[in-house]
Amino acid sequence: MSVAPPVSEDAVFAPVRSQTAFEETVERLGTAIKLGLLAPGTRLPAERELCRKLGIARSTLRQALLALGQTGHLQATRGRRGGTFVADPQPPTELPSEELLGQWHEVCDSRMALEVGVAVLAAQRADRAALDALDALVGEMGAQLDDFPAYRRADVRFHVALAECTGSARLIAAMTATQGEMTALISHISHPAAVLDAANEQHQQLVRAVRAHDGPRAARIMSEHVEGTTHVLGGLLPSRG
Amino acid sequence: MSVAPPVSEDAVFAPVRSQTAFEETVERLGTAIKLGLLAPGTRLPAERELCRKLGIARSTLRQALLALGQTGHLQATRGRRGGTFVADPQPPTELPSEELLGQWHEVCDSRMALEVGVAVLAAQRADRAALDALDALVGEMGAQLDDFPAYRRADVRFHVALAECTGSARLIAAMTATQGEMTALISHISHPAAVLDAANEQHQQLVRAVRAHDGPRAARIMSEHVEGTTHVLGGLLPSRG
DNA sequence: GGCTAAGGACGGACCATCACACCATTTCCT
DNA sequence: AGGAAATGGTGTGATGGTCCGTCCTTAGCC
Repeated sequence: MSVAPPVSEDAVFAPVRSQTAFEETVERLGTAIKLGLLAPGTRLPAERELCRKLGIARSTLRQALLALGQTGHLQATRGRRGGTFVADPQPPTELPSEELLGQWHEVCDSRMALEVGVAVLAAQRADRAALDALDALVGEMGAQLDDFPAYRRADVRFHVALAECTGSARLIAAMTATQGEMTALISHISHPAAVLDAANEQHQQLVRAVRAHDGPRAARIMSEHVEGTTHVLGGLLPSRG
Repeated sequence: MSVAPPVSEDAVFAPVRSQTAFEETVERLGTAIKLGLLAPGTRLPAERELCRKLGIARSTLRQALLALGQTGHLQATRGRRGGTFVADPQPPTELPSEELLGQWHEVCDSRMALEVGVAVLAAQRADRAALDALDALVGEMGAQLDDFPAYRRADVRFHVALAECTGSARLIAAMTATQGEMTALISHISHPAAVLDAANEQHQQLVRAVRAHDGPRAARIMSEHVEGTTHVLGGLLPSRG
């Protein structure tokens, strides 16, 4: 009955990093803005309402809004018709942090796990309206092969919409976080139209598989899709093996 | 070019919950103990060393150790050969919290995403030693069909070992966390030997697919495996639809 | 002019966390 | 026997994040 003791305890005793409410708020709102989920010009809910939705104190929320204002992502106006708005235009995207660059392989692995699983669940659950929305996004990407920022915004919406097909808040949140990390990694490397076209072809095949409720096929297509991005990154990122 | 605005902003403005270092430490160590990753009798690193590994102050770590001691999961002895030990025997497992019961569907969805993705990556990367360890765990489970706690411990080690095949610390951590939630949900429902046998048959087929580097097949088997657990839960849990 | 809704600013209270020093207990070594 | 060493146990003060309440400022609307 040789009891296997293979589980390494490194994972158990790895550093714990507790995020403060301030940090997590900056992360959440900043990611949504950088991904285009909150389009430039969008008005955020009033501070007194937003802090209630986020479950934090108004002063804490204001710290986050101030930070995002100083980086140029938000802009506030006072007065009766005032509010906090997503800046238009947005500041130029900064280079990915050294920390994120060092983790790019882990990011791609996490993404692989999330996207493939989401594809399986979406194939089980997507309704017609959601499928039509996905098709529309595929069309939008196809028309933006020469404008990477625009293509990428539709790409993000596509993958988040796929997560929304699962109906799981956790998966939606995980997808937005993952897409935020991916955007930081890929926004400063070149994307020839041919590469985007090939990727979008996979999007289209994926929607077909999802529409046919063919989970295994959706999983296969998605894994190849993610692998494509990973290989592109591996080749073009500042070399780290 | 009809710009699609389908992404609901509910996810962006959902409550942020910041975990304190104390809470996260209790969660980490408690999960590892309850899953059997830290076997009864195991000696934890000395406080002064462990707090360094975890990146927290010793007083904070002591709060967590004290809490786990009061719930009967840990036991400390003083003196030169002393230390903090995983209690033997462990206290009886408590019933799942109302909060977790309300989220059981989300837990299963997250698990589906994680496990299927991990299966795909493991099929690409598992080496022979890891595969043999997985086979050993399948054998161990097969010999424990009538002792659910023992079966479950091997089951957890199996799924964590699969995550270790990916080499991704994030995925290993996510797998342990997910298995912890699953254990809390399933440890108080009945598990006929026939059900466990069928599940273990899937384990065996999964290892075969991984050994053959057949990612799509591994994904399909894993999705069916997770779905099986989900259906069992859906049928036996206090009904919530 | 006054009301209203929004952002902006301040101060006090609470608590988690940290760093540090020291105490108590047990075992090992000389 | 006695000291060194390694461990858990205790206490104190400082720091900083978070909350709550209050008030100020701005700008549009009636």
